[in-house]
Amino acid sequence: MPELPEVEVVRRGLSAWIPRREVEAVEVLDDRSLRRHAAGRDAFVRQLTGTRMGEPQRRGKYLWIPLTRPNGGDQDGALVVHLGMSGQMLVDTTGTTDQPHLRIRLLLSSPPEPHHRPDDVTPLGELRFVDQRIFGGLYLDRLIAAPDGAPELIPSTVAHIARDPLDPRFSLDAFHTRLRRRTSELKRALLDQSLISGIGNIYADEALWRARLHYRRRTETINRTESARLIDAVEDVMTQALAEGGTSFDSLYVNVNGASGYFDRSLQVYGRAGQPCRRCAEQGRETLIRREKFMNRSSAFCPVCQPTPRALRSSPRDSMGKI
DNA sequence: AGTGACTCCTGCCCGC
DNA sequence: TGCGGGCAGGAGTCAC
Repeated sequence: MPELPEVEVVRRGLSAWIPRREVEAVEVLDDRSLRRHAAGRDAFVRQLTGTRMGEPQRRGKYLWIPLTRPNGGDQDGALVVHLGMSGQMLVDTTGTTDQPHLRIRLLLSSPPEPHHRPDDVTPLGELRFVDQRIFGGLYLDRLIAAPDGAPELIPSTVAHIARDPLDPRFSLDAFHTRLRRRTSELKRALLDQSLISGIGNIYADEALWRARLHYRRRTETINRTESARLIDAVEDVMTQALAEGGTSFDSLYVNVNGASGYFDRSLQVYGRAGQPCRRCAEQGRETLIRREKFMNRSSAFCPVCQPTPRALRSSPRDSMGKI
């Protein structure tokens, strides 16, 4: 599932190809992928057609492409993309057969002379939104000033999303202060995109394992050292995933399959219930990764490396088998 | 404010 | 083999 690293791979792929191209035509094959565009399909097509695309931006799992009108300045707007569970943005320049779950197709012009890249020999191309489960979607939004006073512009519907750990303006101090003010559980907080963004179920579990913190620790008990350890772990796991995800696309074809490669090799807890904890094994202990139900999804963790908070020890959660 | 329930959706995997 | 149920999950909304 696309979390921050996978979305960043997509952003980089788009950045190499779409800036300065114009949207010549829009074809919507499935209206459900426009669920979040309140004005409806016809308005989406009308408003998007004829715009020129800028440099793709990202915050957390949200991606957007700033748009301008070449013939006269409209207000600042953007095409916002959320990949949801299974969304892909694919660049096609060779007339590839439509993918089974192709939902929206944008026909793009070549970038204008004289500034197009010398290696960019493809005059026309398509940008395709493919999405099996239709949890993702596209919509148009206006750009507003970032709420924290930074100079950047951000879609109005993304303004409530917190800065992500790879954002240069991300602040550990601010995160720690806000985390401590909460009265909740740690993983719940990590998944709250208005506190810290870009983290989903998989990287939450991976980062908690790396930081040796139990997912149900009370947020108000997390000390400064633990916060720093946690953020370091989040940054490390995302940076590593990003590096490995970078192998799944080339300069023209943006293959958004963040799952390939990384998932098999580098995950330590997610999908490993019942298998040995590798950190424990290094120290000569045999501990099995556990999986429990939490927030209507699953949580995987090492019961030894990530000690259960004292208050919870007498009432273990539902185990989800495999152990 | 925090939390649970519900919704959106498809495909896969399981048991019968 | 075929069918039905359960599961997976990001995020918005609503009720308590």
